[in-house]
Amino acid sequence: MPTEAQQRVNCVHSYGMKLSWDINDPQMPQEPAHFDHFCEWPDGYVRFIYRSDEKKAQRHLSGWAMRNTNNHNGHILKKSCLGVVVCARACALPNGSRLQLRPAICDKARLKQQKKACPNCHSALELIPCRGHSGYPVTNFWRLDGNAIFFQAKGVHDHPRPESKSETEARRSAIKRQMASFYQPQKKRIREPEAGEDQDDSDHFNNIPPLENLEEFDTIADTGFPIPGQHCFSLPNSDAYKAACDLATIQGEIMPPFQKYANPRIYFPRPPCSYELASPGYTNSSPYPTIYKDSSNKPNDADWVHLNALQYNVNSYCSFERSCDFTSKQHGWKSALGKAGLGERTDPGQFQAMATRPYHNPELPCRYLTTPPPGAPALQTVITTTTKVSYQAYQPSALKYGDNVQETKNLSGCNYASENMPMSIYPEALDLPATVTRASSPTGSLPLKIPGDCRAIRPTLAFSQESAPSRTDRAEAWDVCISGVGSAISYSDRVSPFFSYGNEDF
DNA sequence: TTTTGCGGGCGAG
DNA sequence: CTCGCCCGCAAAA
Repeated sequence: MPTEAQQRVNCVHSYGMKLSWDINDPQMPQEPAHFDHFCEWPDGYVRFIYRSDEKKAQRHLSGWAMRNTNNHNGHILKKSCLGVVVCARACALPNGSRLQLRPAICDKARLKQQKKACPNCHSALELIPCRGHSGYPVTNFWRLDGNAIFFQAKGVHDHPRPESKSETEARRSAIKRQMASFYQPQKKRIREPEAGEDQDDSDHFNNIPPLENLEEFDTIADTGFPIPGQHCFSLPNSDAYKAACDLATIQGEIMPPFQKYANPRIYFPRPPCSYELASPGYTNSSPYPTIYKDSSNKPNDADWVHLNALQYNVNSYCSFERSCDFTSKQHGWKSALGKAGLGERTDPGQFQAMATRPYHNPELPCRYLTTPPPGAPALQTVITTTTKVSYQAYQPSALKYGDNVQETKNLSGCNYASENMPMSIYPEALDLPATVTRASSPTGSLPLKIPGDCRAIRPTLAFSQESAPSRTDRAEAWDVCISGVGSAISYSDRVSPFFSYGNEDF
């Protein structure tokens, strides 16, 4: 049985979900006895109750790029998700991951941001809008009432996580330091004192080579990635991530770089089956899925790139695990992640579905291992309580809100499953569009703990009541932290250069 | 310069 | 009426 601390870290406990309330209720629960720990990555239809003195809650922070939305209600602050900025060509970074920038909140800054080129391949950047709430951006609501700050999220992010705000800030400050030292060669490099011996790789930004001009710096500073050819990311993956890991730890307030894994920067194209079959209305214009669709039998160059990247990711994941030594750093993570709080989603009226998360051999390409058989049920919102989890290197999930077909998000990041932590999906009875199915996505998995996630997965309709335990039982047995990854994506309405990718220079 | 929050206003449903 | 979203303003970072 997990300790409270574990629950906190794993984000599996939500007092907010234990109470029945809605952000719009005239009267909120008065003087709640318990509060949730701040959750940086709320996902799904979740509710939390924070102490009114919780700084992050006061600032209405979120790992997701949320912008203020006018809801004409002075008592309730509403924010909607901006999605994530990615490379239009979905190029693989040297470390195998993909660019997932945090969209600038300010419209003007965002437009400016989008005009910039991918720091890795110089192709255009693309903003993937969030449409996780019935086709609209996921919305978060904040309400201060008495000694509590009520938080309610609506929708399931259908895109990868962007870089967290703190991560972005940390990176920028690191780059500034780097630049400062670069332009003042007479001065000794400024290093993070606390970095210690790990410094060499922990601050890989220090490896940023001299820039030709400020423009480049600008690009790097904004995107966080050096231009191609530079050795910054030539470090072994483990080192690169360790660096990020250490940096995160040092920063003490940002999520561990897990999200880089948990939140696949590499999209795994949809498996040949599932949603397409399940969703007649699906317009396969998504670049990612397309590649696989067209090359399901014979990997093309792009495929291999993906596969290689996957392997890379998986391997680095392993390396990462080793290098970061989760166990020994547990406390560090905890302190850094103390805010994470996932709740028990025992909201009445909600039903939970479980999705089986197949265990995938990390050594093999997920795609070929996880592709569900053609006859596989499109809906797999079932999660076994003993699922080994999985880090999903690729996020095959795709969400197609338009036709009510949704793919199950990758639950992997939460791997606590391997720790005997049950996983649960909390569907939101309310607000649930006529969702019919949630196709499961194949995932590459690795047993690994990835703390700090707060995810609730919306169920799908296809889930049969019979197959689900009583609500109460579900709540007790399946409470879990669903984390990580996941994102289902629908690129159906976006045109991407990815199509022409297959025969290109990959 | 960007973030954040506020609120007027508009259109769609 | 609600909701999404555009816009500008202003304070703060």
